[in-house]
Amino acid sequence: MKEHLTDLLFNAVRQLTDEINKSQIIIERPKLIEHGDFSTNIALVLSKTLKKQPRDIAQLILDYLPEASHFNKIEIAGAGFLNFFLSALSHQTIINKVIKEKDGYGGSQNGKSQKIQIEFVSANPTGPLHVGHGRGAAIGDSIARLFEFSGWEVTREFYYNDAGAQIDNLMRSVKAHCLNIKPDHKDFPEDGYRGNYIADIAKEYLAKTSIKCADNKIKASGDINDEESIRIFSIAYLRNEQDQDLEAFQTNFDIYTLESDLYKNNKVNFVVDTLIKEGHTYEKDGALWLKTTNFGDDKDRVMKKSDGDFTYFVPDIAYHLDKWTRGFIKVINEQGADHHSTISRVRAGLQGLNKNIPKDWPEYVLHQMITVMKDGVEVKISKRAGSYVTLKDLIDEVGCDATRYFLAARRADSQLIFDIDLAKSRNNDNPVYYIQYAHARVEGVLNQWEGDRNTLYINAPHPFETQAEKKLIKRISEFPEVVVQATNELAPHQITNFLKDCAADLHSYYNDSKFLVDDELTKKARLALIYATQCVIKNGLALLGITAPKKM
RNA sequence: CUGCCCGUAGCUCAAUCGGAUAGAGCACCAGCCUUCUAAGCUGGGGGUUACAGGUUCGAUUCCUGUCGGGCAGGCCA
Repeated sequence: MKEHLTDLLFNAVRQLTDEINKSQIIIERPKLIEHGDFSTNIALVLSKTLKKQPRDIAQLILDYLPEASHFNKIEIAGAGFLNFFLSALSHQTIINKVIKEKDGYGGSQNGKSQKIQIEFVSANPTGPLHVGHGRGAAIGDSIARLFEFSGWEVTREFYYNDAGAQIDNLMRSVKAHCLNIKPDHKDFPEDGYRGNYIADIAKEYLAKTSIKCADNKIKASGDINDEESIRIFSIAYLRNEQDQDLEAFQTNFDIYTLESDLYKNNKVNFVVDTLIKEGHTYEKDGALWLKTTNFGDDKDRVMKKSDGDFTYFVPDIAYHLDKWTRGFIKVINEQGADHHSTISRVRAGLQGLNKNIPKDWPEYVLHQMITVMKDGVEVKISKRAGSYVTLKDLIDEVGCDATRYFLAARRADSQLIFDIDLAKSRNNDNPVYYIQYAHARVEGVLNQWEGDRNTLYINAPHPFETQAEKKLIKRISEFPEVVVQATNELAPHQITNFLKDCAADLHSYYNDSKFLVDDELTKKARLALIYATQCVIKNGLALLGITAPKKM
């Protein structure tokens, strides 16, 4: 429809000037239904080159536009906008299309089955998942669902930093507990983790418990002096716990990659050797440096410390080379904003490998920090201090649907205040119920009708007259465009906004009209409209990983 | 000090490559259930879009500066 309108306008405008290309024709969706289903500002844009009043240009374009059955009215409004109003035939086409495509409505094959990899959460196995990881999970998984819906072949991936200094801290913290040294004791590791969960791990370790981790089963030796065993058990314990939390959050991963494997498989060494060979490194102060300044960084970075260990971003480069080698033309990393300094280093390292990797690959979505409020005061999130808002707590108290909704409902790049009391409330304050309620309400009506939903096509143009009907039809017709934009901008919050608006339109219509009326044609037309709306809401909720209940 | 993100109604947030009267929810006020789910609807009050300039037919959006908040800037991760 939009493309068709663009063509019509392009042909009309070409009668006025040659200095125009198709990309300049912009079709918008007006916010107000009074401004029609589509509008264009092309007359305003052309006013300078044509040296005419915008409204006069709009009239000329209007004169050159052919008769079209899609619209029953085209008008000039405001400063020179052209507004298009859909005809009954178009309304019929839209509603029937939704009902025909059902679960597929809004999706596309734009991705052409190309491979995309989305890495998200990627929490260190040093503690339970907290609300920040939840934000990453909600946003990352929704982005994955958006790309799937748009015809991409998506791989969801979780990267475990199971090597390095923070794992030593974990091991020493657990060991301290095994030796009955508590966090307030002077001998407790200074950089140790102080949460209660550390005591739990120690207890299980001493009890020689077995833990399921990925495909393996890890049995604790219970030997206090076996640091390797403590380390392996602690990681397995926390990974297992994280896996359970993610499952409860309706978030599943296709692949888990371990940092330790990158070392084992010599992928880290390969990257280091290549960078040396390509001449992007130098030695200074007993350390090996990477010339990241060659690629836009403001200073060079240490790759290999004087004690022989690599710095954290080196395995990161190896990991991303691995992603590239696996054939992902598009890679998106969803992380907390505190990781933003790694972007330039990873990209610089990849450039230095001389593998023709694009400069802006991989892409990043960084979400800002979350402030958690409870009873009107801020809850500090600190792993080491032990004060902790876990994702599991939220899911238990608020439910998966509401948690996912709240964490995905806002632009990633703005700081977010998560009000536990609000999210917990199972009443009208909670927008997720508002949307789900719209879905359930339609289900109620369709059940009372008792007809066969597969016969709910509109067979002849039906005059939808009321504002509520026109708004609703316009709304559901916009859904595919919203999906495209949310996908392109990696912005699932646009889906939550859309759903809120769509639910509001449905509720208005519900109060405005009766559906189960005597006149057969009117009844079927109205039922078809709300059924189509229900499909849209269901598809939208699915993109967010939220259930669409039939009864509430 | 330097870089990145943010600043919109009392609160939490939107706003379609720059568009029409800056929109929702919560809170507040007034109405709507013997008829399909009132977890709903209708109406009302509430704004110098942090501030000051600039670009243009038009700026919440782009540019410059100031102020305020967050995050980074370790041979920490």
